Amino acid sequence: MDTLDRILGEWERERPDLDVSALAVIGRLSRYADLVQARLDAVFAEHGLQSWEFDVLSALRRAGDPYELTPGELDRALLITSGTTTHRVQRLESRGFVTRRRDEDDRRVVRVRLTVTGRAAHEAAHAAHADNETRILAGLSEGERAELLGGLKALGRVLGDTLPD
Amino acid sequence: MDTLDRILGEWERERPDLDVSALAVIGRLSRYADLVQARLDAVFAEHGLQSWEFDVLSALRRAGDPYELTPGELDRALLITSGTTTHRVQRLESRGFVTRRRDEDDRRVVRVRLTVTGRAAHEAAHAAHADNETRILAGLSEGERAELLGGLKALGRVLGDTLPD
DNA sequence: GTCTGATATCTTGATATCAAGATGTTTGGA
DNA sequence: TCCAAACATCTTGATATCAAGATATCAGAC
Repeated sequence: MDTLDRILGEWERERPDLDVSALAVIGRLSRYADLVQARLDAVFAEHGLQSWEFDVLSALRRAGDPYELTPGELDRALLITSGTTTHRVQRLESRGFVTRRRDEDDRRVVRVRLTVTGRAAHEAAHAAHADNETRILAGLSEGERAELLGGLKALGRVLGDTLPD
Repeated sequence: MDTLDRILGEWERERPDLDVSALAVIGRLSRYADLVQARLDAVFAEHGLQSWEFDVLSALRRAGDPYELTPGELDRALLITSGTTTHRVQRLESRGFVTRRRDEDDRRVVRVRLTVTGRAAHEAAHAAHADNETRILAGLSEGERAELLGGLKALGRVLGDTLPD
């Protein structure tokens, strides 16, 4: 018996005609994503970072040397709008974690680059974050974890999350 | 090949020492929760509702006749803070979807009740929403869907989402 | 009966986000 | 060459959210 079982039971009582089987899946998906996020946030906070700050630093770190992306690339990598990217980059710039400069060849473009300080901040948080993720899933059996991963991959497919190649 | 596969590949290139297997699960969980939410939002928008408005109306509808909850009960049902509840209820009250009144026996308590208008708005959106959820999952095979549900239930267990009884 | 602590709700101030549009730059065709 | 359309980024205004604290009410100990 969990939160969704209770909710499904309430619908069963109120609207026995409804098919709530999809809600059983989607309701859990969004609820557990929230609960997991709260656990991740707690570790980021211990390292003085917001979750969104870590996300931007991670995207730059993953890009590889010279740890540089454009705002547009950040928009697409992080699924956020351009205004949000502007705001995020400004905040990280004010903390000394990234630098911004115009591209010389195409002056519409900006290059956002991780600083040494930013890379260090990411590095410290990243280790704790990876541990945290591992710990969250540690209570799953091998089979349960494979089940969850397989189910999520299938969901990604139906949501259209596939890349060329 | 999907978005997470690409991200995992980037980490493999940059930090081959890291164990990214937990990220493969948790990254997909949060990404797909976001993608699903965007699809749900689109249908709510067709019915002139924000996702959070639908959530409040649903909680009240599920409560059963007389479709009434206190702000504190809404906090807990929706995993939001009390300030957010105040704001949500004000907005729904201004749209005529709920009424607020003091409890006579315990004057600290407020009773938020779904109006006939609010119930109708919920009803219309709910039918489309349920269809939408069913449609999103329609691309999954029977087995994939069972896999996803089983994996999510196990995750809920390790996240502590269990109720008494 | 009267405090004191607990409880329920609301207020305040800060901030992350988005949609829509403004600004500046490049590109391709006439 | 010049202009229009495409493009990249930033700005503006609105709003949903939270944390922390304020306010009002109740319950229990004495």
